[in-house]
Amino acid sequence: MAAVSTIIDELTWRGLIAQSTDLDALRAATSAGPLTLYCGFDPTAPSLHLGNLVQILTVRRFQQHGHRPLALVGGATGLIGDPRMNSERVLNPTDVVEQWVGRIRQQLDRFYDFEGPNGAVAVNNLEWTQGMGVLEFLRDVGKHFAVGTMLKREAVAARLAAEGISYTEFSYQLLQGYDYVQLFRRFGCSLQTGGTDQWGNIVAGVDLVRRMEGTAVHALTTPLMVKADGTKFGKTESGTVWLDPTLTSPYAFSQFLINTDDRDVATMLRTFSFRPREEIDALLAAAADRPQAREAQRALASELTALVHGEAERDAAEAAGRALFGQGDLGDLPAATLAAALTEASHVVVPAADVVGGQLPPYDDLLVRTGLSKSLSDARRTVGEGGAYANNVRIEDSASRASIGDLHHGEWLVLRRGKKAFAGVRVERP
RNA sequence: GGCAGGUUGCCCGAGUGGCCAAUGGGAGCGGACUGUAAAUCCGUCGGCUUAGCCUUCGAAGGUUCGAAUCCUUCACCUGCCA
Repeated sequence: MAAVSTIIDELTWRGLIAQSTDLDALRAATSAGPLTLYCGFDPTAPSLHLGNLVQILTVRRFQQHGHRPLALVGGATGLIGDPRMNSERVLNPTDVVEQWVGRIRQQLDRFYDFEGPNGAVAVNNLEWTQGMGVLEFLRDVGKHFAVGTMLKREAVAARLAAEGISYTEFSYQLLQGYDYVQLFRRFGCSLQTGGTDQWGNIVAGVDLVRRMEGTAVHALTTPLMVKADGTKFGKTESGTVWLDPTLTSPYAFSQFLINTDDRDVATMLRTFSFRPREEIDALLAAAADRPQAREAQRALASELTALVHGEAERDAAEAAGRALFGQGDLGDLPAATLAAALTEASHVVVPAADVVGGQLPPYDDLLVRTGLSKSLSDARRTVGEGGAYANNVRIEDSASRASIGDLHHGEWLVLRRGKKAFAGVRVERP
């Protein structure tokens, strides 16, 4: 390998290049000097999620190689909706979309450097879209699009074959294509990145820039993350893994990564980690050698949790994990550690009034209160299956109760469902 | 617009009057085995004041001692014809 590794070489060995317009031309362009690139995020939720992080960090890598990113949040495109394979989207109210734009814009702060000569620039496609008239749009932009080509796009074709598609969503591609034109004009942007699902939209933009500006610009997509077990990446049964700490706690975020399947950890590290290649190779060798140590998973979780939530939150999440999964007796943990771990995991407060005669409410009730069980029936079932534990001792009878004397440090009861779901019950003293 | 078929639990899909809270598979959950992994096996998988009761089979009515199952209307989906 050459002494100076280019961004394209780096992305290649990380397996982050799925499709591109002209890779040699792009390699030449990136080597020639700093270029401006963009990857847009539509405000379809109040937060970005782990899946988006693939794109975000790819852009971050470009910035680390001296290129300038445009942090585009789709205030306009988010109002229209990119066609999905399965069904028409429900339009979100404009004020909600506007609020989400702000939140997502803020989240990007963490990953891009907005200072310096190649500092990122925040943009919102509403800027050039909202003032545009229908006739102007149809004449200047619409004229360059062939419906035949648009119909071939995977999501559009799938929708036509099934339930159909509204004109609104069908038009989405024109908006995203026009974004590229605007960013080219305003910032000289010459590269757009995204997931493979965005290839159609991105190429539409490349075409439009060529038609309207007479310049060949670049496109690059990252591969779809596929997990070994076939399930969707970045999702758990309880839903999406969000970057917002109020939607997915740093503890949950960290645990999600620690639980990465052995078969997926190599891809995960290459995709997300900023460690040098030698370190990643060493971690993977360790994982192959001593899988039970879960070194690669821990390193992945540690690095990403710190990146997304900060080092303090990362440390707290790791301490919580060590406390809850440690072999020792929970009672031996210092009160502060236990309290922090349970607060991080999730906990519920039992008011003093609910403690009668030194007895807590029955276990089935507490399992529901902590959210470990979704109903009383569910709680009883779990206890019946032998899957519920209080202070690491199996609960035999769902109607039985813990007493004040059983509490750790006089106030904590640790409930557990199965192996991984913990919740703290903090009992108020009168 | 006409004709035919369909709409069942998280998903797929059995079930044509009582034995149906509803076969089976998948997902999920729990246990065993492990490494907070995977695979495998076993169990479980609407709710509750749980030997019982309540609410579910597109929606609303109706027939019946009794309906997911029969009838009527409505909504939506699929196919064929215009």
